[in-house]
Amino acid sequence: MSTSDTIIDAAMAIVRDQGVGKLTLDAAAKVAGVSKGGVLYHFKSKDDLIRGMVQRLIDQCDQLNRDYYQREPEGPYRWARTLVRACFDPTGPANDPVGGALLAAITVNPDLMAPVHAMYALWQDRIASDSPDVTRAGLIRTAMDGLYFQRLMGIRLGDDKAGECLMRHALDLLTVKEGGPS
Amino acid sequence: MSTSDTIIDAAMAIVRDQGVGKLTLDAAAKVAGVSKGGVLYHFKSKDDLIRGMVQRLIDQCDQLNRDYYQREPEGPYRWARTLVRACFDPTGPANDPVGGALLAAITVNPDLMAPVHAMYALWQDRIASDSPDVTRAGLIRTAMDGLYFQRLMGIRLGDDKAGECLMRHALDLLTVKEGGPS
DNA sequence: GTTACTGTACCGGCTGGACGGTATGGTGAA
DNA sequence: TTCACCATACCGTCCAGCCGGTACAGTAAC
Repeated sequence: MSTSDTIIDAAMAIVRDQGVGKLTLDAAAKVAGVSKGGVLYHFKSKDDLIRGMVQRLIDQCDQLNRDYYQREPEGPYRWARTLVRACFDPTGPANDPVGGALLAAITVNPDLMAPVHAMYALWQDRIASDSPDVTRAGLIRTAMDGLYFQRLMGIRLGDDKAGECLMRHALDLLTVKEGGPS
Repeated sequence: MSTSDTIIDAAMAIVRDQGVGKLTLDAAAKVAGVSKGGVLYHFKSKDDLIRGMVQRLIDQCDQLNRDYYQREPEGPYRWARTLVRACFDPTGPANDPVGGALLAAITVNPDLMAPVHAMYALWQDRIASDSPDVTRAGLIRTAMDGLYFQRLMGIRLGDDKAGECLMRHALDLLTVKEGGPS
C-alpha cells in the first residue's frame, strides 16, 4: 500500500477512535509511522488531507454500490434496493463510522463537501431512473442516510436483529406488489 | 433573556453561519456582547458551553414534539406521526441547521453526546408504545434522521414540493388501512 | 445612614501549549 | 547527480483557560 493510503488510513482511524478534534497533522503522521514532513509531502495542507479522506470514502461507497448493483436482480427500484443492501454491508464504509471523513470535512471547511454533493446528485439520478415512485424511493434512501447519521452520532437504537428487520422492511417497500393498491 | 441564553444563542449563530471550526470562546463572547471572562463565568469551559448548546437543542426538540403530539389525532403511530410533523416544522430546530450543536459536540468531545443518546432512547420508547409495527415506525423515524443528516451536510435533494411529498408519503405509511394487507 | 463585609456578575490582559505550515537537510534508487 | 521521498527543526498564530481586578448589589451591625 502506498504511503498516501497509509496516511489516509491513519487519519480515518484517528477520527474514528478519538474524534475529529484530535485529527492533526502530527497525530496522523505518528499513527501512519511517518513524520509530519512526510504527510505534508503527500498532502499540501490539512484541507488536502481531508479532501483525500472524502475522496476515499466516495470511491469506496461507489465501488460497493456498483458491486451490489450487479448482484441485484433487475426490475423496478433496482438502484434503491442496491442502496439498501450496500448500506447494511457489514464491511462497507457505512458501518464502522469511517464516515467521520464527512465530519472532518464539514467542520474544517464546508467547501470540501463539494464532491459529496456531486455524488449525492448522481445517486439521485440513478434512483430516479428506475423507480416507479420516486417519492417512495427517496424516503427509503433518506432512511439509509438516517442510519448513517445514527452511526456517526454513536446512536445505537436496536440490535443486529432490529437492523435486519429494518432492511427487510425497506426492501419490502421497494417491491412492487401484483395487483396491490397504488 | 439571561446572559447564559444570550451566549448560547451567539454560539449557535456562529456554528450556523461560520461553521464549527470558528466557534471559539472569544468569538462567542464578541457576538454575545460580553467578554471572554464573562463567558467563562457562566460556562466553566468550552465543553461546558457546548453542553449547554446540546441541552438547549434537546429542550427545543422535546418541546416541539410535545406541542405536535397534542395536535396529532389519537390512534396508532401517534408518536411516529408526531415526529414526522415536527421534523417538517419550518421554525423547528431540525430545519435551519441549528443542530450544528451536535456537530460541535461530536467533534470536540464525543462524551457530550450522552444527553442526546438518552433522548433518543426516550423517543424510541415513545414510538414503541403506540406503534403496531415497530419496524415500520423505526424506518420512518430513521428517515427523519436522514433528513436531519442531509440538512447538516448541506445536501439539498429536492425542492420544497418534494419535501412536502416526502412528508405525506411518510404519514401515509403510518396510516393503518382498513382491511388492507398486513 | 454609614461603614464594613460578602457574593454575584463581568472585564481584559496574559500565557503556555498546540497546531498548521515552511525551510532545509538527508538518503537511497535510477 | 538527479530526483522522489521523507526527516528535523523551526516559526507564527491562535486559542483555552487562568487570574487579578472592577462594579454593584444586598445586609447587617452600630
